[in-house]
Formats: sequence, structure tokens, C-alpha cells
Amino acid sequence: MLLSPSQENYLKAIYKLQEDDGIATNQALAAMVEATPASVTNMLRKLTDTGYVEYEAYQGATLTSAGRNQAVALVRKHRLWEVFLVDKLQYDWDAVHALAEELEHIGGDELINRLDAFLGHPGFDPHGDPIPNAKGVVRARQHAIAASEASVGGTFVVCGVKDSSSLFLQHLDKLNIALGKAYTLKECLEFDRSAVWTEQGGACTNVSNEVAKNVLIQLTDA
Amino acid sequence: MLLSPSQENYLKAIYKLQEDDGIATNQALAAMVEATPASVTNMLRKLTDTGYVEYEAYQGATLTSAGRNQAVALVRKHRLWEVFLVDKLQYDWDAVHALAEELEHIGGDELINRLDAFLGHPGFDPHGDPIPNAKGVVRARQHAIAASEASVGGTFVVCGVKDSSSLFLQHLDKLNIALGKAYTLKECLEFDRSAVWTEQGGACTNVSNEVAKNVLIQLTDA
DNA sequence: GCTCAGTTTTAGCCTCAGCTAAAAAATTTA
DNA sequence: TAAATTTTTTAGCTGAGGCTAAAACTGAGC
Repeated sequence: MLLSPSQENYLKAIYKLQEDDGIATNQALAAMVEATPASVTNMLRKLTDTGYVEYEAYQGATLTSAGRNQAVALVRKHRLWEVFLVDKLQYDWDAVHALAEELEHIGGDELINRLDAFLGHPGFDPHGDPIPNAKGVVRARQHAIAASEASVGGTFVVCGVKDSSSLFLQHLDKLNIALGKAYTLKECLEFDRSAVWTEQGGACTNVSNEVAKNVLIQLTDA
Repeated sequence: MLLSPSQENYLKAIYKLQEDDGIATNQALAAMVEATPASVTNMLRKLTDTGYVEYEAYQGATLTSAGRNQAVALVRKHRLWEVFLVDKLQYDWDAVHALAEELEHIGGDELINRLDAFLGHPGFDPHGDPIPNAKGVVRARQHAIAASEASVGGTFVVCGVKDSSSLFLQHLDKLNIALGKAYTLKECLEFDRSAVWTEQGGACTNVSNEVAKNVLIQLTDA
């Protein structure tokens, strides 16, 4: 069964909502694909007919295993193109999402597997999200927690973000926070839950709780 | 004015027909965009409204200068993506057209200029066709003629093809003819106008007139 | 167990880009 | 020049994927 770009976007949206919230409601889907709930109902019917989605009126949508395969393949394509744009074309990490959103609908397995090989089979995209392999297996990030969960005195490495919006990523740039950087949590201020992170070199960064909640870290024992 | 992929394909088709035949008839356009003549009439009206095409009923279509700019930009995008697919992803030259046809509708100037830089500002695509620069200037191939025009005893280098179909390109592969290779025209047979080409090393290739007419060469004086 | 707010579906409409069949214009042939 | 052929246009239809407004359903609070 061949899917239109629009249909592919719905599958991706259902996949993400299932992962995050466990359930893909009509309204959440509408927000994600930027359409009205009425349009979503329509499309869910069609996707049910193609066998990618299971859907009963008022009950929300679920991917079939075929649907899940499609969705994972799309995530793979999206993330590989993001790696290409950042690593090869020197785009900033906050500028690649929209382009990858277009590129992910192009071509088939052949193209994406060649791209994967060309990029050296990367494991993670520029935002630290894991790239599913050609078989659709997604290696979960190990022991990643939100930076807001760290305890004072702990050391950690930044390994991802929860929010990939351009606005948030540019804010991280301004704070000079990037993937792979190591910090110690110096203190956490009672008043607004903001934190002070220090780098090895000693540089200090003031991080609001709002930011910390959206930064993923791995605890280290150094 | 923003164009749909379909509209972009029309502009490209008009451009090619104007270059080749001087005139873009309804029927030729229909064949090129794979639609009926009735659909072409429809679309030409729309493109006239947007200011990219000049069109009077029954008189064929002409690009405005804005239309020509768009068309050249598309040719640039198409050929740069072909270079990427062959040089970086190791595709064969006969397999890249369809993919480039999809990729050329993605993104804007920013993306394509970055791709151009990444590829090292190539002058020609994998079929020897010249790549327009960022300003839309197309450097014509110098002194290229069809191989069927060469005279016996002459030496030449293969620099392009007139027919980029997969079928023809695969045939050239079989004959071991590739861009950049140098030959001497040993003889031309009266009976079927087929020719014998010899390489420096002495290897001989029998080339039908049909093939020679679709191979572009530059005469050399060695 | 009812009411009411919020969510989802239905019904009917729109635009885009195609299609067919028939009418009209242009071109070729006799 | 008139007839025949070819090309183009018109008219009306289709399907995809949206939309709005109104109706129907769900679930929380009383």
C-alpha cells in the first residue's frame, strides 16, 4: 500500500502520541498534523481501510504493526536527513526540522539505506534522538533522565532534548549548552527551582527549571 | 508566488520545450507532464494568472522572465541532486532521474546553495549536462556535437548524452562508453551508418547510428 | 442518574489537479 | 476553397484532503 505524504504524517503523529501519552486522541492528532478534528476523523477512516490504523469511533487511534513499521521508517528517514543537513550541509541544529519533514517523504528504502551508509550509520540525530536501524529497531537511550531530576553535586553529560523547537534550541545555544557537554549540578535554588551548572573549566551556567525539564542527561560518576 | 510541485513541473516542461523546439504546444506539454491536453489548458491558465507564463488560446505557452528564472532554478536543483546521488550515494547514472525529480521540489535557495557548496560547485551533472549557477546563468557546453557528426579519423572525448533514459544509459554501460572517455572514429559503415570507435588502448567498440546520434562529443586534436 | 462542558462525528462545502466527451478552432489535404 | 484531420478548448465530473457548523457522544460533578 502506497501512502501520500499527508497519510505518512498522520502515522507519524499517531506513533508519537502513542509513545508519549499512550493514546492518540483526535484532538491531539489534529494539533499535531495541523488540521481540524473533523479532518482527522476523515483521515483515520481511510487509514483504517488501508490496514495501518485501528480505529473505533470515539476511542482514539492505534497503529497496527504495519502502521508502526511505516512510522518507524519515517522517523528513521527524518533523523537521517537531519544528520545529513547538520553534518554535511552545516545547518544549525535548530534549523533542520522543517526540511527533514519534507525530505522524509522522498524515495524508498534504497535511498535511505544509501544515505545511512554515507553518513556512517549514525546512532543519534543532532538532537540526540536515536535513529532506528534498517530493520526498524530503535535502540532506546540508556539511562536518560531530565536534567531537572538530577541531584545537587551530581555530574552528568547532556545527551538530548525533549523539546526540539527552534526557540528552545536557540535558547540552549545562548546558554552555550550542547550535546556531549559535561556538567556538575552546583546548586538548586529553592525560590524558582533554577539551577547552577558548572563545566569542567569552571564556567557557570544558570539554568531555569523550565529549561532543565527539557534537557536530557546521563548521570556520570566522575 | 509559491508554486506547487505540479506547477513547477509545468514550468520545467515549458522551458525544455522552448529550448528544444522553440515552442511549447499543448500536446507536447501534455506528454511531458503526463496529463491530458485538457488538463494542460487548465494549468496554463493558472500559471498565466501567477505571472510565470504567457499564454493565448491556441498559440502555445511561453515563460515570462520570472517563469524562466523558476525553471532554471529547478534545473539547477535537479542536476545538483543528481550529482549528490551519484557522487555521494554511489547510485548509477541511469537510476537518479526519478529521485532527483522528487528532490528538486524540496526547500529553497538556502538548501540548494549549501548542497552546491558541499558538492564543490560542480559544473556538470552525471549525464554531462551543465548546472546553472546560483544566479541562474547556464554555461553552455563548448563545441559539443553529436557523435554521428564526427568524421572518420577524427578524435574526440565523450562529454554528454542527448537521451538520459535509463534504457539508453544502460546500453552505453554495456558498450563501456562513459563520459570523459577518448576515442578515434576508425570507420563508418555505408550500409547501416554504424561506426567503429577505438580507444587509446586499442579496444574497439561498434556504435550504431542511433547511439551515435544521442552521444555528445568534443573534437580533440590529438 | 442528570446535567453540562468538552470532544468527536456528521453533513455539506471548497480547492487542486486531474479526467472524459463533445464542441470549436486550426491546419492539412484534395 | 472546401473537406477532412488534428489540436485545443469547454463543460462537467472525480478523488484527495482540507474546512465550518451543527449534531451526537462521553465523562465529570453534583
